Amino acid sequence: MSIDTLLEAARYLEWEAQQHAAPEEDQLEQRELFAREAELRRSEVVTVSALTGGVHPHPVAWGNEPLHLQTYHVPVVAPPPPPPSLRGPLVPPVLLSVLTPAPSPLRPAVAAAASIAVATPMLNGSSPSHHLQLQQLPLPLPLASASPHPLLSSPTIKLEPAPQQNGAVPPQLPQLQLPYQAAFSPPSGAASPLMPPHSPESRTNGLLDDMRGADGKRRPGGAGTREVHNKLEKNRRAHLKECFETLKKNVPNVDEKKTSNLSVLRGALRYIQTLKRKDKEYEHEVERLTREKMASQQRLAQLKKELGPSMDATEMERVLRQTVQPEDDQVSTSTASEGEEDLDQDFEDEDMPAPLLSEPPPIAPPPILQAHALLTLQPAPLPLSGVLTTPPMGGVPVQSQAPPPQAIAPAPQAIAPHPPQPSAAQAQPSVIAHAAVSHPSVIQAVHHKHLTPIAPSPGPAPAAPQPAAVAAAQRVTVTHLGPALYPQALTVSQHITHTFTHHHHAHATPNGLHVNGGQTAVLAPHPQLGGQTTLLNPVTLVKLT
DNA sequence: ACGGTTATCTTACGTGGT
DNA sequence: ACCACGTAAGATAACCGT
Repeated sequence: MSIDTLLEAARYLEWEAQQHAAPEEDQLEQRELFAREAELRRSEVVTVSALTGGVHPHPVAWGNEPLHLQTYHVPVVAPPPPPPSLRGPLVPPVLLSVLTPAPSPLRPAVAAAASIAVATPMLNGSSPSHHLQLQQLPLPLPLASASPHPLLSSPTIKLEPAPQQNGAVPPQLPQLQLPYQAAFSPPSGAASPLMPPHSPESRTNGLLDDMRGADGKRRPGGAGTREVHNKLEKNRRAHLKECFETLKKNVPNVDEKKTSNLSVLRGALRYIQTLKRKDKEYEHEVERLTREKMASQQRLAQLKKELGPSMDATEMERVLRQTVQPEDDQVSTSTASEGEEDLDQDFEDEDMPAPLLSEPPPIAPPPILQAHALLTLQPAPLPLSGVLTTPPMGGVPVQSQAPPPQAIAPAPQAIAPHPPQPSAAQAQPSVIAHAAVSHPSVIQAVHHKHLTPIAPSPGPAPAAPQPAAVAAAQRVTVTHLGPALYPQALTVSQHITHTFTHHHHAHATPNGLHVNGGQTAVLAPHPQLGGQTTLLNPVTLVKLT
């Protein structure tokens, strides 16, 4: 059994796992094809298939659970790009060979032969991406000195202490070199640069020593040849064992002591599948966020086009102050956060297309003239009692209040109906517009303001401002995340600031949309990215407290 | 529950063929 | 150098009698 066979076995397991979702006819057909192709390798493949044909004596449970990448030390952030020839998915090099494109089970030998050429240079330390691989998987690697059989480990495994790059790496982490002659050694006779020529346990040298008698001459007869052959075979098996050990250490949630080689292969297979699934999820998320950003930019452009010529900064400020909270706020609030919740569960099917969860419903913008007339006819906005400041017209960056991080995500109780304060009774309901609805909502919100008072919940509009809305409008906190993350300074009052909050989704983090000279800010918190908050553009959060 | 027996699995080895 | 086959040994699970 060689590494090719191991890879083939893993590929077969992966292929067979994929057939569970395929129609049964296709399964039968492909099984026959595979059986014909693997006829010559029947003994090994049949062993694997018999053990995986629905019977899993040692099921690896972690593969069915949602993968937490931080647990597996798989970096979410893209590492420095490897050389183009070695660029590929973020998987261990040992597993990279299995993930080569078109893993057709019908050509296992070819695929394995091609894959080992990719995988092995990354292991023997000759590739520039070697350090990258160790950083991606800071798992302990076997020490040659720990092997109880020097003959088995030393000739083929050379371990060198890795240079310390950061304090997080354990000092005992070695750099692994696998100068296995079978895979990437120079022709026989030429000393491999990775194998010290003086090594007494070099496969060839040690064997030559055994082949010679006390006088240094080779023993006659076939006994010496047989011994050499046995020793070579022994070394080969030792190398195979080391390969399994390395694979085992690079596959998470595999018991390092009580795991057979078959279990390691299956665990690696599940690991590969999980990484593939996560990769697809992230791709879909990137696409979704890209679409969201483009839609926001389009709305922004339309808004500027419609409002720009007819409204100066002062009128813009009125819009900011007079916008009323739209009734459809609850609908548009559930954009990104709901989708992310679903993503964690719906992507069990790898081929499932990315749901367009965040695509806001198309809202036909009302005639701008009507909206503008309403705005201009409604002067005398009441000042907000909160922190939302109105800087001078000279474009001075807003003086933002920097709340603690938890204040960025408004809790549902933060907007719960408060007892109306005395000042709130006099204050007109202020503008709370959702970012996702953008410009049309602003217009609609303004329209609502003059037709019906604020109605934070669906239903008939009351005749007077509801306490919740009044209270919510009293305190507005502007959280400006721009300067810390982006070089551009942002202004709020000169343009339109959409303020929003979540009413129903306590887990959701608000999206902010800030218009500033064509800049669009989208705050897209994404729990699948390790709790990171994705900032596509400068962000200004306006939070109700 | 405990100990003995048997079955099964896993690994390592030697050997011969390609 | 790789592979397949047969074999042996150790470990573990399953079974059974006490």
